[in-house]
Amino acid sequence: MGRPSRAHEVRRLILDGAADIFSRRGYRATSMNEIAAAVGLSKPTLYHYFHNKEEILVRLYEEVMSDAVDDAVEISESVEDPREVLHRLLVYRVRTTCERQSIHKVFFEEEEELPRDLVETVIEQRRRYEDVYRTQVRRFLDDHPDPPDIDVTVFVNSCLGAANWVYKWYRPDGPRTPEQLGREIAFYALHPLG
Amino acid sequence: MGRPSRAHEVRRLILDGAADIFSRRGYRATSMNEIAAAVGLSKPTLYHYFHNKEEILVRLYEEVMSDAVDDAVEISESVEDPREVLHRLLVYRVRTTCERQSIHKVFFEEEEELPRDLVETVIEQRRRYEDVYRTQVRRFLDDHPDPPDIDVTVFVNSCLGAANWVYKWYRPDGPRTPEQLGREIAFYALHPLG
DNA sequence: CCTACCGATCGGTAGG
DNA sequence: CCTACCGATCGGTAGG
Repeated sequence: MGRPSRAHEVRRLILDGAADIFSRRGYRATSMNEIAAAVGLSKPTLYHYFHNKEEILVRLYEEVMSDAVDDAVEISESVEDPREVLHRLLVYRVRTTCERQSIHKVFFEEEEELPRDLVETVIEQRRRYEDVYRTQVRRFLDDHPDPPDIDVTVFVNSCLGAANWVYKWYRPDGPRTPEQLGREIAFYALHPLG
Repeated sequence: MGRPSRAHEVRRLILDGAADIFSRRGYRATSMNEIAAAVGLSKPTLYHYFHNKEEILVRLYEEVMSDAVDDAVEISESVEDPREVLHRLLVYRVRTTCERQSIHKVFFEEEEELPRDLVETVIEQRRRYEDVYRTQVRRFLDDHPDPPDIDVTVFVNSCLGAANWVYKWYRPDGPRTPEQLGREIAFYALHPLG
């Protein structure tokens, strides 16, 4: 059942190759021929694995979304202290974004290329993802005897900006590992909580 | 000399219209006909004011870059206290990004569509802009008797991520003005400085 | 899995 | 001669 079939492997290869080229040249500027060449297939063969170009983009988005939401829910359920949950969420956010930088660049920059119905799914999943953060921030503030004066939504957006922004400046050959970077950014971002 | 000629006004109109459509549909997916229709001109007329589609994008980038660098330098030279400089820089960063959200979305997401030589200019100007921040953070740390343990580059990237990210979530009909949002985000981002 | 090819659309330019 | 503009159409390329 879970055994990766040959077809599944090829699809994986195409998705990774497409994410790489999309991230460097943009979805619209990338031709199906380029993707085919990059993964060593012919253009018609691509159409054996995906109905069209858009479906490739849709699969990339679905992957990023389900991974993010699943992991966020899991982390928030495995730790008690809300501040610790937020810290782990941000470290994980930075680490995943660095480790899969190409697909995240596509995810953050190609939303207008998606079909209407998936745009709504993306918005919905993003809301669910951010709700995990907001819930933890509220828990933290409620537990706190002298809570800092912060607006939950703005604060969460601020934290996520600091974390997600690594997709633009992280360099794998830099001095820090994604994990180190995650801890550092989470440390800065959560400072207003005291 | 500084008097806006008719031609200058039309160019301004085209740039604003193009920024708006580029931000909603993407540069590559936008046709010259769409831009023309949006500003009430014919497509050939567009070519009277700009050599080609790419030049429109280039002008948008040049505008964002020169505004940002000029303002950053001005702010950093008009205030003494480095922490206050950083605060003002971030408030201004958020405010400008919110007030001109479309052009900033284009600026942050269409870099791969630029001609090679301008990409290098963008990288260079970005370095100059971030250098203003890094210089102030270093000044702050040097002046400080008991400086917090922060890495200058990662901290600045974290601050800029928190600020720039508003281009994705700011809504003009929301409860906060760009100025208020800027102060709030700057307040959060600079917390690690104590 | 390839060669061949279509229907559609694009950026850019001609004449006036 | 220049600036400003339009209706029509070009060569080239994209997804499929």
